[in-house]
Amino acid sequence: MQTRAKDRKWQITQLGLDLLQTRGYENFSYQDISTALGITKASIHYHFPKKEDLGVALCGAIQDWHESLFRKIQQENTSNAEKLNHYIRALLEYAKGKNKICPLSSLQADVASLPANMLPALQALDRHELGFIAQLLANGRAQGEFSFPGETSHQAAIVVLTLKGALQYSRIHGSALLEPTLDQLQSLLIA
Amino acid sequence: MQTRAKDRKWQITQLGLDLLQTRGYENFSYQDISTALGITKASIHYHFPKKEDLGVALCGAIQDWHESLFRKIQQENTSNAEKLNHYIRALLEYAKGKNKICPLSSLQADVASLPANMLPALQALDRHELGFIAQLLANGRAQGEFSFPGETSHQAAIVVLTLKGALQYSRIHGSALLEPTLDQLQSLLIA
DNA sequence: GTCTATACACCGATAGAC
DNA sequence: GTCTATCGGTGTATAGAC
Repeated sequence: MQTRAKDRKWQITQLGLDLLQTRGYENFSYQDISTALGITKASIHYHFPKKEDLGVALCGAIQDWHESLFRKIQQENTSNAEKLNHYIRALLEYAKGKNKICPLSSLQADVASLPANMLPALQALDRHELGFIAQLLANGRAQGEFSFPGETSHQAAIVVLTLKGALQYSRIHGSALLEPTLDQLQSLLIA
Repeated sequence: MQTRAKDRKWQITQLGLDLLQTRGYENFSYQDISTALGITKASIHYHFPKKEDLGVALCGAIQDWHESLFRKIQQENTSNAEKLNHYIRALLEYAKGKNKICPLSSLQADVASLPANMLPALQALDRHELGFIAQLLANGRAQGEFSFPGETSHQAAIVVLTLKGALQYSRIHGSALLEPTLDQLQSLLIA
């Protein structure tokens, strides 16, 4: 059984996610991973022959995280406002530690140098996330819980983009503006 | 007189700005600039001995752009809503052409690998921009033109972060969501 | 100012022993 | 699965001729 291989692959993926969120895809190297794990670059290439392969695996890990989180949120018996807050807290938790941002924001920033394989995956992840939040807002508005003008997809864009932007902004300027801005963001949805 | 040197330096700076907005600071090289200008890498090093020097110059160019734009907006005899729209249009214009984003967003994404000299400049630019928008919103609200809850600085953060995020998002998914999201953003400010 | 030539570090990637 | 060794390419940067 290849549980050990799976563990190693998992280790590399987790470390890759961390580096993606801190340095960006083009700015971390196999060397970074190998020294952190105490093995050589060649060993990393055994598990992920090309960096592109690791990149695709990172997209898959993000997708797994999305699916797990979204399923959990949908199943819980709470208001849509609480569901939205759950999503926000989960993303903040995912970027916890120091100087991490949303992995999708990171990939977006490097899109010009990204391997071609990764673009469709990135697009699908973005759409999936935005669609989920739009559905949350639509449900909340239909039940009189939320009140905002315009289409839900545009309001969802404001929520998601502000959240991820605030995370990125906090990395430069500290977290003083993070929580109050997110509170403000949610207060804009209340009737 | 060194007008020719100044022109060359200006050319390099403009090209550097373009590359910053498309590829990011760590993902463009002196080679990119030299081939585009038809000179050698060594010539670029004559004008900007270290890439860090070019990076600082890029921050200065962004600052010049900010100061010029903000002065122009403040001097015009228009409503605060029109002033805000002027700022939004100016940033969209600055990222016009293909696959460009706000240069500050780009620098933020690369902050982990950025030369130490550039960080204070980046912080000052961010604060200057956010402060300007916050002042616009404060004036508009004092005059009954805008209506929104909470502090102006937090609302300004929502405006700026959504705008820049939408620009980045458009590069991946096309511009279909850009204009309606910005419309929605401004409609949230109306009483 | 711009050139040729080069130094040095790091990158992704591969071959082959163990 | 991990290692040593190495390759080719590219990055920033410098020396010195013109």
